[in-house]
Amino acid sequence: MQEGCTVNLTVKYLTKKWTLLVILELYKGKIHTRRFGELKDSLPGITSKVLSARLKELEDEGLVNRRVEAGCFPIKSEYTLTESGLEIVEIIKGMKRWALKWKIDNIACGNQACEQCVL
Amino acid sequence: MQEGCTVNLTVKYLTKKWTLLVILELYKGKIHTRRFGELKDSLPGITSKVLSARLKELEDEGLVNRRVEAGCFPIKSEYTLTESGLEIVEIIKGMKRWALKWKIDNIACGNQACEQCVL
DNA sequence: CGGTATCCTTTCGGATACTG
DNA sequence: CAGTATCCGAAAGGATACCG
Repeated sequence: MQEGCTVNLTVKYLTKKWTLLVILELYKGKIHTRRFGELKDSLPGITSKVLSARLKELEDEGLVNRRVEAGCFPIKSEYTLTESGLEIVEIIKGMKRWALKWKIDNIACGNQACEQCVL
Repeated sequence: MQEGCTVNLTVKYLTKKWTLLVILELYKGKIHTRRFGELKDSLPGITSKVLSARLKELEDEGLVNRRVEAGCFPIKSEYTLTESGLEIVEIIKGMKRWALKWKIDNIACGNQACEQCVL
């Protein structure tokens, strides 16, 4: 595997700060689509700038769909995971399983089961 | 999932530059252990500083074993993947499968099969 | 041989303010 | 409401030199 290889490129955008959280937030809402402000509120501490950047990256990579409600004010936009986005959640779940098997510390979540994670 | 959660912490060190490459380099050599200089040569472009830092992180996280040959000069050190290190390769393989399914670009590798990757 | 130490550049992300 | 623009500090990583 070389630096520019597929896996590496994937990891590159997938592992920026907040990206995983954004994906999981969208995953939680897979029945109903999610709005920008809704996402922002669900991710305490994230700034508009970063959320916007992460969503754009994910959209560019085909993991996220963005739909803007036409001709209404204020603007409404909706985000959903694409098929590939949904599939990558399975990989994140794999990481979670690995982490629970090999790591005992799970401080911030407060519990090993980590129910809040939907994982 | 919150910022300090297990998965997030895992991702955090796993996704630093070079980390994946280092793990896979060790994976390749799973029959014979690997020396520092050997790893450095196998990863063109990496500096001693970064390789050293990555190996230490992985050792701290329990993915890598470091063994120093006692009382010889020049020093000889050997690195191997631990059990958890070997298991995480399976997750990397999952990412690879995902990437090959959803991404068509595989420029640096030159081929979709990506044999050099051992994945 | 297997690293550290130092410096320096680049990148990232936080804070804040602004806009169609 | 859904972002964009600007500025700034922190951190990561590359280059180079050095050491036991």
